This record gives sequence, structure tokens and C-alpha cells, in this order.
Amino acid sequence: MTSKHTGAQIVDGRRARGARTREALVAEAVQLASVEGLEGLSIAHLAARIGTAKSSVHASFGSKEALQVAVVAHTRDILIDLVIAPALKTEPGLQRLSALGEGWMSYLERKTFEGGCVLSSASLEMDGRPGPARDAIAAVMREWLDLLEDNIARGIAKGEITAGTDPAQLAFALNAVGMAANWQSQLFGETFSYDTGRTGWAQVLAQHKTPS
Amino acid sequence: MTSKHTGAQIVDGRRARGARTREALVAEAVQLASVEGLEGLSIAHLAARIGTAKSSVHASFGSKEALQVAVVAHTRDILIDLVIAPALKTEPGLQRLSALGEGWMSYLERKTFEGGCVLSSASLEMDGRPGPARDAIAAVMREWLDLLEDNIARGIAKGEITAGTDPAQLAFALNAVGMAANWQSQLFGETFSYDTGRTGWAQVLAQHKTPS
DNA sequence: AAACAATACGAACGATCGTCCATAATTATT
DNA sequence: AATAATTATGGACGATCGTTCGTATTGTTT
Repeated sequence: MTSKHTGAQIVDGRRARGARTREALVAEAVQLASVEGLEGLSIAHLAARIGTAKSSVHASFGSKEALQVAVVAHTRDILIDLVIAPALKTEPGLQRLSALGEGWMSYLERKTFEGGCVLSSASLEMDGRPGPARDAIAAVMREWLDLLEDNIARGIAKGEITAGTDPAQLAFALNAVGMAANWQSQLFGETFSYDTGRTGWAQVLAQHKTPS
Repeated sequence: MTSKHTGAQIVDGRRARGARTREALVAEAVQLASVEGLEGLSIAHLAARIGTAKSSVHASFGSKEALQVAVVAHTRDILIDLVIAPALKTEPGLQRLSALGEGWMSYLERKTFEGGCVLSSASLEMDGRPGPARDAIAAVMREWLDLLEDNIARGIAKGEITAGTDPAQLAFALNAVGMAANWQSQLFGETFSYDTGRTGWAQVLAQHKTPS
């Protein structure tokens, strides 16, 4: 476990040089991974894209596996910025669930990633390959489902959502809509309208809403 | 376009030798692709698994791309056998939609493919790489959605499904449930119960059922 | 049995990959 | 200004990939 790799260093509040280049690399790596896949992402290709030496990229992360984990972590950050943070401004419960759906759809719609949501494709890609990258993906996804379930529970507590509702079941259904929207838009292109996803999300919520 | 590759030959009703070995190869290739992905599937690995020369595998298909297309086609055949054909014994409309859902879930549950549904993962994997393989996947998926939409339309015509229902919207929602079930089972393993998928499928249908 | 086509084989190719290492360049510390 | 630590570089490595080619081997047809 004794690694020569240095990792990120914070020097008196300023970021060290290595950390900055790592950030630039991982930002580009996320875009590449969204198209090529997390496994198809290659250090050589990334180096060429950023205009640096292949060995420099490797040195920045230590291994390809670590690069993949960094990509997952950065994707999570982006998702929090673009989808979760805006929704957190709304009231917990049903309202926030609606906001999360709208945030997700508009995030997909503006094509933040050229090749669609990195996590969606990566989770299906890595499901047969145990390792740190897979674990990182599973953890982020568990986090996301927990966020949904929490707000479902809050909605039930507030009386917005039917008492008998199973949070895990409803979270599953909501997540399914979002994943399918990402999937169909990637596969069928402009033939698919994100309004189908919005309607789907709304219908699932409506089914469990308490009559007002 | 003049290829030395011979392709499948049918000789007086019996399959030629090449066709049989191709079948054995593609059957194993589907299993491999379900774990390694359609792009991660390698001719070398497949040859080693089947115990033959790498060049023989290549000669049987002509190119890796053709092998991928063959894998997609064979997966489609399996899906028709295990999911669609049983459902076709039931009445068109709502009943058949239920049967398709149950067929899909039990097909996932018995883990026909080690790495989960090949088409689900492959469609998200190839969405950034144009080519025959991607086209083949999109065609099969379009076929599947059309089957759902057809039965939704039949259900509406029979008065089983609410008149205002949009077939494409409902097909989207049903397909989302199936994809998410495959996805969660692969990512979370035994933590996930396929009954969640069954319940999700039933709830979506229930929402559009006409009051009896 | 002879001739032919189809199929399988082994070896080799160019390309790409992740990784390692010695060294140069850059930045921080004394 | 000198020294030390960090970061970037280019070259080389072994491995794996898809593909090609000449040649056995097998099966079919005359």
C-alpha cells in the first residue's frame, strides 16, 4: 500500500499545482467518458485531447482505476450543482420531488454531457466488473435513491403523499422514469421529447398524491 | 463491397458446417457480452473460451462489427422466446401487457444472462458510437416499444385502458420500469427484489385501467 | 478416387493500451 | 541564492486488440 503517488495537496489555502491540473484533466475526462464509456475512456486519448504527455496523466492519478473513480466523483459534483442544489431551495416533500424531476429533465435536455448521463451508462457498463469504480458508482446511486426516499417519507409525514406508499417502491419508479428518459434520448435522438419524461415523472407522483 | 467472407450457407435443408459453428460462437458471445459489454467483447477472449483459433472466429463473422450485430440479433431471438412468445398466448391488450411484464421480470429473475440484459447495457454503451451495431440495437428497441404501443392501442379499443391514454407515453413508462429493474438488480444485487419491478409495472398499468 | 470448395489454423502485422522509469522542468522552502 | 520537493516529460516495456495471409484440414461433389 506504499504508493509513490502524491495525491492532492492543499498548501496554505491555495491549491497546489498538481491539484489544478488534475481538475482540468478530470473535467475533460468526464466529457470523454460520457461518449466512450467509463471503461472505454483511455489515458492516451485524454492526454491527446488535453495536449499533454500520456505519462503525465497517469502520474496525476496513479492508475486508470483512480481516474475512473475521480470521474465518478466529479460527475456527482456536477449533478449536485445542476440538479440537486436547485431543488433544495424548494420545500421538502412532494414539492421537492417535483423540482428534482424537473431538474433532472432540464439537465438532460441541455445536454450537459455529450453522451448522456455518465452515471447511468457507467452503472450498466461496470455492473459485471467489481472494483473501486463500480463501488463508487453504486454509492452515488444509493445516495440518489436515498434522497428520493427521504423526500417521499417527508411527503408522507406531511400528508401530501398517500400513507400506504412504500418509499423504496416510489423512489424506484421515479428513478426509472429519469433513467429511461436519458436512455431513449440517447438512442432515438430528437425523436424523443423530454416532455415524455416530465409527464411520466408527474404521473408517478400524481398516483401517490393524497386527494386535496 | 466484394468480400471473401462466405456467410451462412444452407445446403439442401441441412445447415452447413460454418453456420453451426457460428451459432455456437454467437451463443457464447452473448454471454460474454452480457458481462464485458458489447464493445468490451473481444474476439480473442471468445476464441479462448470456445477453444478455437482467434482467426477462426474472425473468419466466421468477417469483422468484430458483424459479430456485434450477430450478438444483438441472437439476443433478440432469446428475448422473443422467453418473454414475447409466452405473452402472445394471452389476449391482446391489457392482459398481454401484464404477461409481458411478468415475462420480463421472470426472465431477469432467472438470470438468463450473467451480466444482465445485453440490450439494456449495450444500448447505453453504444449510444455515442454510430454504426451497424448501434442501428441494430435501436431497431430491436423500437420493435419492443412498438409491441407495447400496439397492445396499449388494442387495450384502448377494447375499453380496458382509459381513452385519453397516450400509447407512446404509457409504453415509455412501462419500459422504464423494466429497464430500471434490470439496472438495480445488477447494481445492488440481492438487495433488489424483482417484486419491486412487478409492483411498478402493475401500478403503471393500474393507473391507466378503466374502472371496472 | 479425384477435384473442388468451404472451413480452420498458426503466425505475424500494426495499433493501442496501461504502466514504469530515469530525467528535466518547475515550484516551494530554507 | 541554494537546496529540496513536487510535477511534467519522453521513451520503452509487455500485453492485448482486430485484422490479414498462406496453408493445412475437412467435407462435398463430380
